[in-house]
Amino acid sequence: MRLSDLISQQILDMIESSDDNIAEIQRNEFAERIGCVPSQINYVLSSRFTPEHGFMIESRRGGGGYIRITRIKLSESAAIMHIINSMGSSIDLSTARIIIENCIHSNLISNSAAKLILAALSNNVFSNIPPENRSYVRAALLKQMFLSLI
Amino acid sequence: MRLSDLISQQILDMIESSDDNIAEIQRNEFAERIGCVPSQINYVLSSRFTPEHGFMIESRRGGGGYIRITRIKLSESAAIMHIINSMGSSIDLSTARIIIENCIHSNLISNSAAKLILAALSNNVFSNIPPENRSYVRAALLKQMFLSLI
DNA sequence: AAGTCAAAGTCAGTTAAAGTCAAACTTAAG
DNA sequence: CTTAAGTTTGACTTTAACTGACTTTGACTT
Repeated sequence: MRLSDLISQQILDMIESSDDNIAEIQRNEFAERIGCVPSQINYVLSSRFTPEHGFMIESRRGGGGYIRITRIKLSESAAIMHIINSMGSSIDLSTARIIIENCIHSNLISNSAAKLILAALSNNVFSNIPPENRSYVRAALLKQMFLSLI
Repeated sequence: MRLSDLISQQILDMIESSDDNIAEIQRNEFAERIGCVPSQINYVLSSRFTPEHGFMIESRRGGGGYIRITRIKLSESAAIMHIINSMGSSIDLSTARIIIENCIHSNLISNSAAKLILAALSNNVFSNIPPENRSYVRAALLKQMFLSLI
């Protein structure tokens, strides 16, 4: 396994196991643990943890310095959260369709995700649900699925 | 036997003996083993492992680089149909989870698709559904979503 | 305020891959 | 026997990974 893979794996793990999408390291100490030169860390950060990849880097030099890597789920998650929050506790199918359409259009969700979501909302799924509950189940489904995209 | 035949034979063998239809080689090392110049590998790949032939190529240069040849199987949709047909009209959550796990494992569905499906099946979607109907709705949901992947 | 030390940052250079391309060679078809 | 397509080769290019010497910054001490 390549050094850089190992390094990025470790960072990703840290981010994963944090609950705020942040990994904070001390460069020298971290490099020592991995067994590489410190500048290798910079290489990995600049090649794989760029804003385009959805990460933000902050750092501080000098005594007690650190490097903090934050995964930013851009505004995407914010946008999705907004959609979820603006939905009421019930929703009809055509409104749901419009929301999904909009999401595709604004690139918030992929085509295949949209297909999956629409499939889940399709009428023949709902036959075993009391008619008066259907729009509530639909809303719950939609919210839950959107939530999984964050 | 021609060099290029030998090379494609070896690659095919690797794919055959893998369980995920993937052969991964290091070009220089592989060429050495065969006894040809490295660029010969490229020739074979570009002439016999094209998308039209049902293959996908990924690669990476630089230290620790590789070439990965994946055979795309058209049986995917068939496999999904099979799963759908083998499901009864009702299903419990843990069984559904296992099915999804298996699909991820055999590369039938992507991780994000799995997340979406699992979200749709999550318990708090079902609170407005009479308990005795839940496993029927779950099965319908699952089937419908799988169907959308074909 | 000056000096020292403990960080992180930069950059140019080396090595290890894979990619490209055109020229040379081989083979099958006409 | 020619010709065209397919194959093989090697020189050159590009990309990615990695290293180490040197620079900059910040905190702490005197």
